[in-house]
Amino acid sequence: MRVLPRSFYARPTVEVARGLLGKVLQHGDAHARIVETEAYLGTGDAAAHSARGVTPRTRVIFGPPGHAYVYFIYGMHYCLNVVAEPEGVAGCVLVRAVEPLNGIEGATDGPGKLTRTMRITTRLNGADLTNGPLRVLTLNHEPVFETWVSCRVGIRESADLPLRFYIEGNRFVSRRAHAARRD
DNA sequence: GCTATGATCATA
DNA sequence: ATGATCATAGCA
Repeated sequence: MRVLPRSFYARPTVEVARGLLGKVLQHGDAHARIVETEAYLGTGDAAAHSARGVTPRTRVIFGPPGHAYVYFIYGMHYCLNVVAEPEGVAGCVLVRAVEPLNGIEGATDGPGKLTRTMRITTRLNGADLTNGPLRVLTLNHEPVFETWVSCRVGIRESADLPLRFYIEGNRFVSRRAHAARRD
């Protein structure tokens, strides 16, 4: 198992969202396979936090790729995102569900659940995923799986764009979506 | 400073 | 359907 290089992240957001499926998220002892992601584009995506430019909160989305963007929502939950695109260009991938591999006790089938179970909070906002406490690793032998696409969950703007990716048939995917198809 | 709002989840 | 619960943005 080795750390994903920065070059993996310095690509179009949708490619990173697809590519993250099957990779391993590691925080301390906790290891889990990423099984569901959503792409949030920098430009022309009204649903993205970065849509209205740089603010103290969205700063990291415009920063160098391969870093974590963690925010707090609904007064209760943290959401983990992975920054994509070259530095200066906005774009990030929301990690919506992971499959436990090691050192995990608790639910991981949803963005708020996986951050709680893996103890990810805003303390990790801006953390370097290639060299830090939170990392994304790649298996030497990645399992074979089928990628499916559907619409992003829980947003109003641009709700019909095919920007949600998941491993078909994986039981940790957070919910079945309509209009889903093979990618 | 004040306030509306939300990339969620569990419960009913 | 609703509530838990608070950081952020937008505006004054």
